[in-house]
Order: sequence, then structure tokens, then C-alpha cells
Amino acid sequence: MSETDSIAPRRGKAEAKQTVLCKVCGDRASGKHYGVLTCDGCRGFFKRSIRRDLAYQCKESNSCPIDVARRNQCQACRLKKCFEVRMNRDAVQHERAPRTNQYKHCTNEEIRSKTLKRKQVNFEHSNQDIATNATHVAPKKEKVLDSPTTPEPGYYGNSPPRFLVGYVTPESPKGGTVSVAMTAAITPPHTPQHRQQMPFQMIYLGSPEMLHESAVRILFMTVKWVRNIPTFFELPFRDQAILLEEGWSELFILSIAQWNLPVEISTLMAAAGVSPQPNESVERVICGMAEIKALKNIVERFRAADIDQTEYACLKAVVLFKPGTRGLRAPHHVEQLQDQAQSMLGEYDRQSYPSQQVRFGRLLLMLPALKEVSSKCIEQMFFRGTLDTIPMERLLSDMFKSA
Amino acid sequence: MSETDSIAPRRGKAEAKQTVLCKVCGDRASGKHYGVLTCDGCRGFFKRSIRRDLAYQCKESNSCPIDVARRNQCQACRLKKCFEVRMNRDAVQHERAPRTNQYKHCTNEEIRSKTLKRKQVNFEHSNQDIATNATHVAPKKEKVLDSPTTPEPGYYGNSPPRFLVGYVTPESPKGGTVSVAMTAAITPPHTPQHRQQMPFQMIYLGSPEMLHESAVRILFMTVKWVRNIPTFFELPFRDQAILLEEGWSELFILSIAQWNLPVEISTLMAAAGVSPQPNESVERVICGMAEIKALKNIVERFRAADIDQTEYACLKAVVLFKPGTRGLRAPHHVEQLQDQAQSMLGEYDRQSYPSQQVRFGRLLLMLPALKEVSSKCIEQMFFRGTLDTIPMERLLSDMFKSA
DNA sequence: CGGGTCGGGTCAAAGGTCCA
DNA sequence: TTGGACCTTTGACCCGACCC
Repeated sequence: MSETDSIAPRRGKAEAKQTVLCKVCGDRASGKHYGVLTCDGCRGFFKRSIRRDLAYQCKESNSCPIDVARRNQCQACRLKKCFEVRMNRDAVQHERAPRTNQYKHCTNEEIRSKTLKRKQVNFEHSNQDIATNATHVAPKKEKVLDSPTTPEPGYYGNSPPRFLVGYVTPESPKGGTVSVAMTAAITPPHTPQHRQQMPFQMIYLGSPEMLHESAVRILFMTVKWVRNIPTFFELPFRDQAILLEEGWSELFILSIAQWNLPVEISTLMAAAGVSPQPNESVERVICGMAEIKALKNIVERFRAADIDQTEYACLKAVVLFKPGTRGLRAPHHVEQLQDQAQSMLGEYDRQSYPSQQVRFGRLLLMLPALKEVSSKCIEQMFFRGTLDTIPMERLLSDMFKSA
Repeated sequence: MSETDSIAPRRGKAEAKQTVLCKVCGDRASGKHYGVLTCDGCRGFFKRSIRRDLAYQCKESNSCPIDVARRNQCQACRLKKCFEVRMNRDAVQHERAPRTNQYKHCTNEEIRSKTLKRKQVNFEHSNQDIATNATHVAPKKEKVLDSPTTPEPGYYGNSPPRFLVGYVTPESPKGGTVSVAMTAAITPPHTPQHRQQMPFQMIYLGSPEMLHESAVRILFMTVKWVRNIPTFFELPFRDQAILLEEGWSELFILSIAQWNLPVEISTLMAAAGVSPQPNESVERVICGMAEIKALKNIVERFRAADIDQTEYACLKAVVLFKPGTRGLRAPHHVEQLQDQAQSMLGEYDRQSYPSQQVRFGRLLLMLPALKEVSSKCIEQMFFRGTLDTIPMERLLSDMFKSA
């Protein structure tokens, strides 16, 4: 309040106080701009004119009346009026860099206020994404969606192994882009390509009664997804089993994040930790509050990363094909498959998010988080009811056979 | 910016005395702020950035010139400059309650927006402030001490801070490649650039007697390496400690692989697991044969990957800057630093190993393995003798101070 | 006890975005 | 493309604790 001397231009909104008028057009002024009380319209007009050094031409005699109704009739005279009332062109600054979506750490409660505060920022965000990707994303999505029905002359034909081999296809129409076949293979055919969509009916992790059943369903879908990867069957059967056993819980968590399923702490606590069963105390890995929160945290981090369906597909493949797993008979082949998956992801991100150079690396660096909650823990949280009799390996095996 | 209205924008009223210049933008400084002579603009900018943990993105190559006319063109580079001239983020205090001064009439809208804007206000207070201030009082004295010796020719004359600034330098000889400077900074100065070379004398992990001492030495070098990363000090002091505590064991394993140090199972067994001490049985994490073998396996996998020194440097930075770590005050800033590291690695690999398209992804995907052996385990294996009295955090802290 | 320094906060007037 | 309603950021200025 350094300007206490003059009449404070308090812009009362819904009243007829001392409404200050724009010196240029007589509209209600929104404050002092470039040295003069003006409305937002004249402010913006003056700024644009100066910034871009525009020279207008009056079609009349350089004496058009400028008022709120006619201010847009003649730009030349409007600008002339601006100067006449002493708007200061030197107060117009250079254009700045476009405002970057300044994400701060949008965790937990802060995200709420942010969402409240700027809802259009979110729209803007998605708009920008769409705008940025308009050229390449749209066609890609279409292809993925219709690939089941479009046998893709060269690639798609029958089920077995072959068409995953060249994962970066030089023969791709627009130059080195992600193989459509690979994308299709790694993405479940019935997978919706838009976020926020719940793909499975009858899944609701938020309800205690539904928890076990839903979890089984998710796991089943995961296994089915794995079986949908043709190259998976290139591996020795034993390696298939090992990879599945080694990776199921990470894939499970990824699915929760991918399908935006709710992770309710209270529900999980009720289902997993709190009920004290006598035999539980013997087991070493007890799933406590900390693990549940950790899981929630992990899922939130993945959601915050705004990962699209194609990326999830690649990430899941990367997670599945862990070449370092002990006991593999064909570690080299597994490595090759992981290479395919990660290279596809990299290629895709370069194409679809060219402005986010670090996106690919970031995604890969999120994967270790999936191990922050052990599979034993996940088992206890989600599958305890189911597994009273069936060990996890058995469940996986059964699912794998019947999927 | 209220001076722009009528008077000339230059407030060079009585330019008497040698006007001191802002170290960031060269404007007239209004005093020392956060440890450095700056103008009010840069002071406010720095404060806002730190308070809200903002992460800006440079649209260019992270080397925008910052002067009084262009300081608002690129927030990313402006903040970078702030850190380069050593503004101390720990001197920025928490937001306080709005001034208690009797407020006069505010419109409802105004009140609401204000309330929204500052949400976390009243809590912290003197205790935290004191704690925080304790850290930044010291640097003040230092600056006072060395300012007589720095007559402001260029910014820095004496200390070594400078060489990490632009990590992707356009002036790099072969065009946009990894900055030699950054690599140099991330690599210990006396580090040999060729593989297989043993950098430290007196380190021999293969001998039981030398094990502890050598391990301490390796850890010390690791800590020293961390301290050699200038950007590490951009982080809040507390975050520095958290990251070091969270990452030391992974860095330690990486160093073993990097320097080709032997991992002898028998030696480690003798030193760590086998001798049954009574107090050991109480501890939960016992380091057994399995963990030792796992460690050996991990190290072998890294060696087999033929990682060069630059890559190791980047990987270590990637491991160090874990943005997901719980408790960080500036997670966004950490993320930015990790982004820098991984993007540097990617750039380097594309340049140096153009035929290995998947190399970058592979390296990142090796990192989860470093967690297969817990830090508790590493502690037991290598530091048990040392740590009978000293807890690990203490050891790290001491090393960090003296490195 | 006054003046300098450097934390804090304030808010006019710059900036920007985006639909009509 | 331009206008203009609406929101964020900047920075000159003020307050106050603390130290000479």
C-alpha cells in the first residue's frame, strides 16, 4: 500500500462505489497499468501493440471516438488515445518464457487445494498434452485399438512367437517408431486406451468384502496379460514360471496404479493386519500400517507420473523380463526381451513426449519403488483369505494354465 | 515495480558511493540476502522458489544469460545462478503467519484468496526457526570473512565452486555432448579414467585384517565424491543427510564394482556372519551366506556390463538423488538433479556407444539390484568392527564433515 | 539509543493463459 | 487472431529482531 495518497482503486465488484474509469475508453478500470488507470482490455491492447511493435492505420481521419462501445472499431485511434493519456510504453516488458507447468510436489493434501485453486490448469495440462501429441498419439492409439481386427499384413497372423522379434521396425512407415505389433501384443486386446477407465467389472478394492475376490481378479488379468505376450512362450517353461513368481506382485501394483483402483488404508488394514490370527504371529513378514502406507504412496507416485497405457504395457514387460533373476535357464533371452521392451518404451516416449526428454529415464527409475513392498506383504494384504489353503505359486500356476 | 509509472525505470537517484551490484543479475544490490549480495528481486525470487520447492524448466540449454534486463526470461537459469553464487537455501525460513497488523476491510474474494494462498502458517515457529537459523548463521560469518578478499572482479575468485554449472555445455567440442566439466565434477579429481585401475592404496577387501579399514576407506571416498558434486549443496542440509543415509550402501556397492575390488566369500563370511556373537542373535537382520553370495553376484553383473567411469559417475548420481525418499523437504529439487544425472548418462551413451541403443536403459535397469542386499547387511558385512560403538549415521555424518 | 543488516511480509502492477 | 476476464509472479517498500 505504497500509494495511499491517491484514491485507492479498490475494485469493488458488485456495487456502484466510486468506480474508477478507464482513462482510455471509460470502461471500469481494473487498476493502474503502464502508468494510467485503465481497464484490462486497454491494458492488453496496449501491451500487445507495444510488444509486437504494431503500426495501425486509421481508415478515417485519425479522430475516431474511443469509448467502451467503440474502442474496437479503430485500433489506430485506440492506441493514439493510449499515448494521449500518457500510457508509458517503457513499462511494457519483454515477453517472458511461457509459464511452465510448475509442478511442485503434489502429494497428499496439497493436491487438493491445488485442484481447487486452479481447475483450468488441469484442463490446460491435458489440452497441452493433446496439442503436443496430436500428430502422433492419435494415430498410434487408433492402431493399437484396431490391431486385433487389423492383421497388419506382415506381422500379425497367428499366435505364436515370431512377430515380436524386430521391436524397432525400420520399415515402419514414418521412420523408426514403435512397432505396432509389439504394442498390440503387449497391450491386452480389450484394454481401454484412455485413463481413468475401469476395465474390469466387479472390482472394487475399497470394499472389504470384495477385496479378496477383486484382488484375485486383478491377478488373473495380470496373468492373462502375461500370456498375451507371444514372446513369453519363447522362454523355457521353467523360466516362465520363475519370472511370473518373481514379478507378480510388482505387476499387481502396476495394475492397481494403471487402472486407478483405490487403495484404502482402512480397508487394507481390516483385511490384512489387524485381525490377530494365532498362526500369523509365527510368520516373519507381517504387513503393518507402514507397508500399507508405503503401497499407497507408491501407487500415488505412479499416478502422479501420468503414465499412459502404452507406457504401462512396456513397463510391465520390463518388470516381467528380469534377466538378473536367479535360476533362469535362458537369462540371455530374457535380457533380450527386456531390451525390446525398454527400447520400445524409449522410442515411444521420444515420439509421443518429445518435450519431456527425461521421461523415459524417469519411468525406468520408478520401477525400484515397486519392490518397496515385498510380495509377501502384498500376499498378506490382498490374498490372505484366498491363500489359507493355496500357496501363491500354486495360485499363479493355476491361473496361468487356465488363463 | 511501482517506480515504473512516472519516473524513469532506472532508480539511479543519487548514485553516490560505489553501488554494490547483485551477484545474480547485476542490478543494484539492496544488501546481503541468504548469504549473498543481491537485489530485492533476486532475493524475493529465491525465497519464493525455495519456499515452494519450485522446479523450473529451461526452454533452452540451461545457460541463459542472467542480467537485470533478462533475469525474468528464464526462471530455471535464474535459480541456477542463485545457487551458483552460493545463495543458501537453508537460510530461507518457513512462511510465517500473515502480519497481525490490524487489517482493514477486505473484500470477501480477497479474503478467500488470501486464505487459500497461505495455508500452512501458524505452526512452526521459533523452535524451527532457531534450528534453521543455526545453520545459516555460520556461513554469514564466513562470507564476512572472505568478502574483504573478494573485491568483486568477477563473482568468485578463490573457491572452486564453478565448474559444474552447465552440465550439458553447448560449447563442448563435439557439439551437444556431455559436459566434461560435469563429468569431472562428478568424478573424483584424482580418479583414474581408465578401468581396472585401483585408485586407492591400501585397499584390499580380500584380506580379513584389512577388510574393515578398507571398507571405511571406500566409504570415505564415496562420501568425498558426494561432496564433490556442487549441486548437492543446493539441497537443504537435512535432505543431504537423508540422501546420504539412504544411498550409501548402494553407492558403496557401486564403488566396489567400479574399482574392481575383490569380493571374497570366505573373507566376508569370516568377518561378518559366522562368528556367533551373543548379541547378534537378537538383531533381526542377520547377514548370511545368501546375502554374501547375492552381493558377489550383483558386483559380477555390474562388472560384466563393462561400465565406464563416466557411466559410473552418472549412475552414482542417479542413485544418490532419489526423489522418492521419504522425508525430503525439497523432493522436487532432488528429482531435478536426478533428471540431470540420468539425462547426462543417456546423452553420453548415445554419443559414446551409438551402436548399443539399449545400453542406457540397461544401466538404469541394473540399479534395483543394488537393493537386493540391504544396507543393514552391508553394514554387518563390512563395518561390524568399526561400528561396535559408532552407529552408521554417525559415521557418515563425521565423514561428511571431514571429507 | 540510534542506525545498519537481514530475516520476515505486502500488494500494485508487471506477467501469463485461454475461451469466446 | 484479438479481446479481456482472471490468475500468478515480481519487486519496491515496510516491519522488527538483533547487533553493534
